[in-house]
Amino acid sequence: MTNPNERTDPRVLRTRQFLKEALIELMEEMSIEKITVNRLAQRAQINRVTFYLHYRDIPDMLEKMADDMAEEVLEVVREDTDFMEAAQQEKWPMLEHLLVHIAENAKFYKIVLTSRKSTIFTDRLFKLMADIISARVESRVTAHDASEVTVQKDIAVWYGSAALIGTIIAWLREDMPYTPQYLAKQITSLRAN
Amino acid sequence: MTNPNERTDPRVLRTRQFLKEALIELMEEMSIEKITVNRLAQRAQINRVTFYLHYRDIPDMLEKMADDMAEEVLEVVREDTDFMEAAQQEKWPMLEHLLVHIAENAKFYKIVLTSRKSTIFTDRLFKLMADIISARVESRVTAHDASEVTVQKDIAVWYGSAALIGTIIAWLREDMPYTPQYLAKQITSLRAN
DNA sequence: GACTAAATTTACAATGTGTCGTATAGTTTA
DNA sequence: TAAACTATACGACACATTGTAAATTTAGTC
Repeated sequence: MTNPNERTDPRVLRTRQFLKEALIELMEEMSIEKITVNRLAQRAQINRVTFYLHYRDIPDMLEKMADDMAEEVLEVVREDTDFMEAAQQEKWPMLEHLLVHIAENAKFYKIVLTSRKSTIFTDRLFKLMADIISARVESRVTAHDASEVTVQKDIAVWYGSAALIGTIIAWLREDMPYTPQYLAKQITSLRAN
Repeated sequence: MTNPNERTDPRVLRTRQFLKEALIELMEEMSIEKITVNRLAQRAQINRVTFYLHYRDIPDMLEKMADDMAEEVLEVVREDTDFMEAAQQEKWPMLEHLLVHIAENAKFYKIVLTSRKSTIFTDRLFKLMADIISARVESRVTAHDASEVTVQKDIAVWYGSAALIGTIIAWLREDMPYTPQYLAKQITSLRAN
């Protein structure tokens, strides 16, 4: 998993692959709290006990899968990151590459990123804010004068990351009504800070 | 719960209050998947069977609690929303009121909004983006020319809501290192769209 | 083909779930 | 105040899930 030098036994890889596919399938069919090791092993066509040879429990397995995902995304993004440091470009191709990557693996990302668990509270607040901001955008006619306020860096990072991730999640929830290219352009123009 | 006219029996209110407090306590102590009806009833000092007289299961109870939360937030925000429609103010006092309200109930909001369940994947991506955006902010020296792009309304709403909620969550995670007033000002200056 | 590691099989105790009656205590209404 | 109503407690039940521990079979490696 983390060390590709070891663990090359095809049986191990096969079993873990089966488990991952089964988990994704089940996450598509039911909310995570309903997924048991029983069901998972059944779906993966492996013995229940075998599961425990690989993962402590289901949360542990999710964590490992998240690690894998993070690694993959990093690879997609890394090249651009290097570029970024060299040239101070303003088009930020990384974003587009990221969105393309997500679109290519849309089935996976939609399931893992929009799976309802206890995102209930966050979701509720999110919807509330969406309504309010929507209304605000409607009634926005006046111009915004440049109020010179120094923005705390960490706040800007919070704001920017949440906006980016949240936009991607909403985009996936709606089954990607825009192309990655178009969305990237839109997001870039919103990041006007 | 939803209809305050009925369900005035003090026993009902007491029991539900106990259950809610117990659930919050347990959420503080362990991740949600470890919380069982058993433990919950034990902590709430009620019989396990009584739980089922009020909620179908724990996810159901969480949903009801989220409803209550949403209602409360709406009350805090509603006055400002009405104001907003009347006057086209640009200071958006709603945001500050919301943050104050959250700060006043910080214990509750921190627990329910930052509770780790299967937000694992989202969290991972969030962190990744935070790193990247952070690096980008660092190397941002050049000025951003006003590229005239029409922004899709729904995308702007996604972006704005996610940014707002995400910022609040990050703020709670860090135990509110800024005052609601300061954070409101910062967020407002970031919402430059 | 022999050695090694993974997977299966069976079994077990512990815990959790959801749903029964029935008894008891608290609340509301006449 | 008494009667009618309702929520809660209690014990019990069948059933599912969990995590672990053998012993055995299967598959991969050298």
